[in-house]
Amino acid sequence: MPAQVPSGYDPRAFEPFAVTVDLAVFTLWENRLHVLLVRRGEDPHRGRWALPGGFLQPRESAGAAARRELAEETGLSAATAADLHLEQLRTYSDPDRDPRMRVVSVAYTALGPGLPEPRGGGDALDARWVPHGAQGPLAFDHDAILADAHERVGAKLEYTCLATAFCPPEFTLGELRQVYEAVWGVPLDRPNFRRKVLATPGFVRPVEGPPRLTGGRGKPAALYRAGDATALHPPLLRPARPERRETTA
Amino acid sequence: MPAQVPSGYDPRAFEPFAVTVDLAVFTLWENRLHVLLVRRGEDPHRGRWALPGGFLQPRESAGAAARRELAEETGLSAATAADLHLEQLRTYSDPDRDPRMRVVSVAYTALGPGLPEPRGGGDALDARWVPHGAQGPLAFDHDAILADAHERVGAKLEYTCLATAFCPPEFTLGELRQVYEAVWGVPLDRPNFRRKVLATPGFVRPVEGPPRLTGGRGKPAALYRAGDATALHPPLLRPARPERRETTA
DNA sequence: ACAAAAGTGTTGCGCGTACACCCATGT
DNA sequence: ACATGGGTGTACGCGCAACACTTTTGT
Repeated sequence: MPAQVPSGYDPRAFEPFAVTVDLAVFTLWENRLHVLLVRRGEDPHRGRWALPGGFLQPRESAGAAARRELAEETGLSAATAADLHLEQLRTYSDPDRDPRMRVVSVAYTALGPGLPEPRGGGDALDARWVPHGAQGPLAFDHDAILADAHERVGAKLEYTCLATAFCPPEFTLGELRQVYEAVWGVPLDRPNFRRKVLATPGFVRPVEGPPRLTGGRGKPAALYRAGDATALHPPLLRPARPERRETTA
Repeated sequence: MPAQVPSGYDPRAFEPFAVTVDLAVFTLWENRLHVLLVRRGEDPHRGRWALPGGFLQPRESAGAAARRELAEETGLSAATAADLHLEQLRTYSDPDRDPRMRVVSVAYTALGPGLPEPRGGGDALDARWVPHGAQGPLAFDHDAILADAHERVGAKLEYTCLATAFCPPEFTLGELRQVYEAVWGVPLDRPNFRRKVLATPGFVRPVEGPPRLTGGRGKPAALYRAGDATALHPPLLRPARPERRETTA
């Protein structure tokens, strides 16, 4: 710790810390949750799949770095990248998480509607949407980061309006429901979901105009836009798993 | 960003980043929420109150640094500091948050039962428990960190068993309820709170033995210990306030 | 006697769940 | 005609807010 240093910081504090951002980018594609991965072109873990990310620039906040890397390393258009919902997840700082040097990484979670196929950019060999759960072991501690990100997204769907971030500007309630079903991995009751969403003020806002077909079949659905609310009161809890039993007999 | 570098990282990535931890330590004292603050002995902000914290050592994770600083800079005994519940909050990385150099800070939240008065240690002139809300403007961006920490703790009380971290090993349900009341700033209905807690499996575990007096008055209360559960299903929602704001930055 | 805090009982309403049912469109 | 998805209606039951009430201690 910095002890009796009259002015300035302890020089030992200036060990070569590198600061990076890592991104867990989720999207929905054909009703399945996908995550954006890049194939590393450099050692360590050359050829392994990893989360996109990179170093902070000298006068750049971690959030700004995350948005820049999102555009650069994935080849998504600047407009597409700017529309993504970006949120800090947590920071990973284990001394041995990078075998070569000390790297502290601030992880971010990004969400977006059905997105175009990315191209590898920067030092990545390739970039691809991979169905969540189908990815092999990732480089560094990225498996843990991805798991944390998925858990966080699932939890935030319960008590925030985050789900609209997965949807295009105009969407149907069926599409919104599929966000929940894809992330949580459970089917939801359609009528109840509809009522719950519409009963939450500011969650969605109806769009004037004709309905739209969704899956090519069925009755055309009314369109909605994201509202201005940010929190859900009361929350939309995921269905209780069968394992837990309550003793209220 | 690191572009075509055949091996090793881009040298520009090694800008002098310093990595620190900052701590928002809460406790309950006379039924009021208090925060641990230190008075800075060094510039910048010499003499101003601030959150305790310090630099990461070369081979130390942020969590380890947080626990070390907690003991060192506050003068709390090692045993006391080890008992505190410690949890990562988020990372603050604005390039201008420290006027002299680039400092990225990983903030932590710590909770503990009624704690002894701390002594200033390290480079702090003084260390003190300050009633939450009564602190003046803090150094750096610590006002924002403290506000985020308080919001996070309040939210986590709703859906986790975090409240027991504010209590000594053995506590009464009245003491547990005062945790909620102090953090949320609202009174709760005693009978309903009791039923809710006891109906949640694993939240608390009764202790064999005689009851204990709490405030010196009233009927002695049964004692409980923290259970092994970590999450609350269903959550214990705070009473509907007129309105609440969310800060997503 | 009174105050203060623990603990028990009871009632009513709201919301969530689980359905049944009709509507509109494509094949 | 049938499948598919959107949208409406409804009934049951749990959870919880809201009290009223008893018990046990200190002053």
